[in-house]
Amino acid sequence: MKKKRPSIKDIATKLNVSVTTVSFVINGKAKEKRISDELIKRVQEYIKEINYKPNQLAQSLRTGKSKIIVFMVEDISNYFFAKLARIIEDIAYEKGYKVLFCSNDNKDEKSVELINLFKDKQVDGFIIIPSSGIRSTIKDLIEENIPVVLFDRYFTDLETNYVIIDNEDAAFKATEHLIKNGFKNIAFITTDVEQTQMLARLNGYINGVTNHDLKENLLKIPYNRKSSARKSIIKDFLESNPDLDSIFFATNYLTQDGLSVIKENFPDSINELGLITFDDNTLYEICTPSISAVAQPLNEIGQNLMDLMLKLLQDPQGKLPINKIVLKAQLQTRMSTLAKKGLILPKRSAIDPKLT
Amino acid sequence: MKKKRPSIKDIATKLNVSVTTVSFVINGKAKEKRISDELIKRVQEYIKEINYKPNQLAQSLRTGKSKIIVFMVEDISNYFFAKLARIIEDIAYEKGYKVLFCSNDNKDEKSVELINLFKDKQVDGFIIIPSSGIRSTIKDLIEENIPVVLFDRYFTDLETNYVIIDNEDAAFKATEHLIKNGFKNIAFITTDVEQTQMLARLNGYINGVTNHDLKENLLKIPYNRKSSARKSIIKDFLESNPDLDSIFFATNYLTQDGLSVIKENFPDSINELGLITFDDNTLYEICTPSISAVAQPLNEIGQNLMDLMLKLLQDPQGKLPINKIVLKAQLQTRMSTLAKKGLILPKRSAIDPKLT
DNA sequence: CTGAAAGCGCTAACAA
DNA sequence: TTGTTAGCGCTTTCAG
Repeated sequence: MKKKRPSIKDIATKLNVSVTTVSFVINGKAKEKRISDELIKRVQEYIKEINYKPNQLAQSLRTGKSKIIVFMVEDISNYFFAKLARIIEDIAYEKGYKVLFCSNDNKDEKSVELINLFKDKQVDGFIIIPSSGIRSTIKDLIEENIPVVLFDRYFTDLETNYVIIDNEDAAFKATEHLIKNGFKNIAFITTDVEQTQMLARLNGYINGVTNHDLKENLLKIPYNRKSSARKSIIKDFLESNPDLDSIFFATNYLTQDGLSVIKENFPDSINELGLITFDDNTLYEICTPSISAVAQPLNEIGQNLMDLMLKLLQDPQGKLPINKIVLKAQLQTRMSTLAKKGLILPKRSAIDPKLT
Repeated sequence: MKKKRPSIKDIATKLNVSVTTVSFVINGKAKEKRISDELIKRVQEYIKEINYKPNQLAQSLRTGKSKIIVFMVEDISNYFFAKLARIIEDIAYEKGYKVLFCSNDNKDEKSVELINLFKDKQVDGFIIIPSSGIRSTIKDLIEENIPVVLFDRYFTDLETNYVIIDNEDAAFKATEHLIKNGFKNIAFITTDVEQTQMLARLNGYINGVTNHDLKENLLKIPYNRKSSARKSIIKDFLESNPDLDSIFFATNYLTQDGLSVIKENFPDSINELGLITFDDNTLYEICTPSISAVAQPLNEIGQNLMDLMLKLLQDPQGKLPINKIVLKAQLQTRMSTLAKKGLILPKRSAIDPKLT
């Protein structure tokens, strides 16, 4: 049943020409090589007829190009990365590239393994959210002249192409937004890692509160804890800080944990606490209250990432200057930052009487 | 700078053995080929030393296997697909396969194009959510003996491997759940397509209500409308059906549209309407009220999908019997299906006084 | 036990 | 203007 795919050689034999001629026609070099129009047409017609498609594997082996780029993130199922993946995918396919996605769980070992795996597969380029310990692996990539662009975060001491957002500015503005709405005792719940983007967010928050002579209320949750562990840490924190009137979550999964803790343990507070989070989600709009968020400009990030990557891909000698792109995030203000009273320790069940 | 990767030949020359020997050692066929232990060790050590990695492209060209499987869904950024993607990814990598994700937007043309693209790339297998018009393309794949497994939906008149959930049963149970909680006027908001899974869900709902002598309230939203258009259709529907006391959304994005319409136009109803949706989302838990959902068993789906795919991949002759796997979904009952009063047309703003 | 050599399908330098 | 041919790096048959 399974008829072998025709090869370039089959075509050549059939048409009584050489493979070279066929190859030239296929690759559009016929004109350049001054092959007769008549022959070109004959070959092209035959190709159409049998619906010939070159074997890309062979092509890749020969040219060293695979037309594949890899997109490595922490977790492809995370809303932010999934959305971005889709944007990247669309641009890449349009340009004839395929995208291999992979998740590194922010683990160095896994990242390194994946990168090496893909190097063996001869992928053409890497778009990577680096975990903190793979500086040297990235460096190797660059030295081997393989296109790499980082995003979300980067290594301060390594000259690389990257696309990030101005996290500090965004966090600062979010903090100011809370302050402008009357909140005076703002908690910042973040994760205890040295990633550039998290540090920048922290700085933004700190600048925001100190600028207004307010107190810092910091909760750094150890990295790589499970959701349940994170929740209990948040719960303890809230219980021992009953004077808080608002919370700024530094990343999306902490928001989910936090909201869940509030709903469960401080149900009366959900409408009284100021709440804002990094990374938007369409569902925040339909929460009650709807949740304010710092929205990263997904389309812009994706577009810049791919623009850069495509440029690098086109550049044979790797002699392109390094590009460092910093984009602005956008504040999505919703109901959760308009409330007033602050944390309410549980006593009555006021929010949703029917549901007790 | 860019030093060429060592090839098998380099190793052979260096060690003064033939490439065959090296190849055998690499592929673990040394024993079988009765190569001396001493030689094996020597080769292995050298390979370690120079950190040799075979060129997978060449390997693929030779063996015809690329160790890549493609995972084609409607939209990789959709929560359900993204989560599943992650599960598939983990299993695949563990088994030495990479996964190429792609989104077909449920369009036939795009699907066909992608499939052909990947055939040229010699991918080893396809996991596909088929759009409705690609029956013949899938058939071709099967006839060419390329491993394919469908999921989420399938073609009733085509013998294929697939993994689906029992949509009818799940929808039936969700409907009964609403009825048991006192709802008598249940709307079913779905999309106007002939996909098997959507039809099954519709049937489940219809069986559910007719079983209890209740009235059907059907809203079929034309496919491929934008969110804003869908919302206005939903709004009209609710306005002209003020006697509704509950809504069953047939798929996740309709839920988002619907909730958004309710919040905007019928804010008093959010706690009074029974609400349930197909496809769970972690954020539903923290909505107010938390949203009940029919949860597809993601892990189980992913595991079954990959089990099947790996089996097909191992089966050289394609002589494996067809596998049709039907899994049960799970009802996640939350607050949204415990409420009582039903739709309230706007008059006062009771829910969230501070937010008006 | 080991090696020579053919060939997967394609590109491109070199010949003619 | 077209054809010959040498690889890309690997696997595997067949012969020692």
